[in-house]
Amino acid sequence: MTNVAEQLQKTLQGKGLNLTRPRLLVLGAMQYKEPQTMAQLVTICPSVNRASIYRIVTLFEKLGIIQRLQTGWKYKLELTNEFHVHHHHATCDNCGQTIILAEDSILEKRLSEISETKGFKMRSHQLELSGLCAACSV
Amino acid sequence: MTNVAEQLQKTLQGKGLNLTRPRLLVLGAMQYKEPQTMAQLVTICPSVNRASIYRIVTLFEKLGIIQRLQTGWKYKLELTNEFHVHHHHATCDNCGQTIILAEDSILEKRLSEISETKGFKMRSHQLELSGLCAACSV
DNA sequence: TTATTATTGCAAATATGTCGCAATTTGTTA
DNA sequence: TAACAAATTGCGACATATTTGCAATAATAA
Repeated sequence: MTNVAEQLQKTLQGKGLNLTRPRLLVLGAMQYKEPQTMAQLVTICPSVNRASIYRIVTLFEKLGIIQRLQTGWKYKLELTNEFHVHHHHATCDNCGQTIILAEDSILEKRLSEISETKGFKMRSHQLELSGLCAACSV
Repeated sequence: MTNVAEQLQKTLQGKGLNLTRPRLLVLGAMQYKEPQTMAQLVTICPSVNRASIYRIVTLFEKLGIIQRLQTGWKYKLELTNEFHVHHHHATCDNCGQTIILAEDSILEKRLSEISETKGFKMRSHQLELSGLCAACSV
């Protein structure tokens, strides 16, 4: 059993959950360098049912084993800088509400510094926080 | 015609595209404070067909009028910190290269502070920079 | 107004995500 | 190892989201 698999087992056992073959397969599929889409996971794990993959992904997310990244389907839309004012967002994992965070000079300054150390000329950026809003974190 | 509508018309004309009623309506729906979901747009613009809204949104995105935002329930999946290393990305607009940016304590600290002022319990965040890499910015 | 072209509406197809329940697997106990 | 209880999965049906072809409509220019 690989290192990561052992880590998974510990995490599962801590919650009284079992280390099963489908869960191992999905974990294995996550080891590729690139983040995977649902469709890719389904393809990579043909022996695991689609519904099960969704359930496993949901579980892994709750256990903090994986996280979702922006690149496609469920999304919100807003006008870009030219048509609007630049700011950031904090979205509640529970109720889905999006809180607007005003541009922050300390943050922007730090971003510039980090970019410069890499010789990167930043032209724009997108920052998204996720967690629980005031109402949902009670 | 409002200021923003005129701006839209200019953008469209530049590409030989027309300023139509559905496009104006979708633009209007985007003027609300909160970012909108597809479902919300469809509700706000009942006279515009669902398929057309999708097409208009796709067009607006290409024209740089609107942008998609991550909101917690999304797309690609990757292992979290414990099973992987947390980092950010800087992508070069010119050559497409992605630079990995290590986690930065100053940045993380500031994010926590900003969240707290809003009563938001941050659990994770995602940061994407775009601009020019060292090689391309010469 | 008319012709030409761009856009849209409609309806059907495809893709994505969820749910209940029976079948299977896992862990436990003997 | 056998047998049981609980956890987990597969299956199929359902619900929702997104895309596509094509005919109908609206916009532009003459």
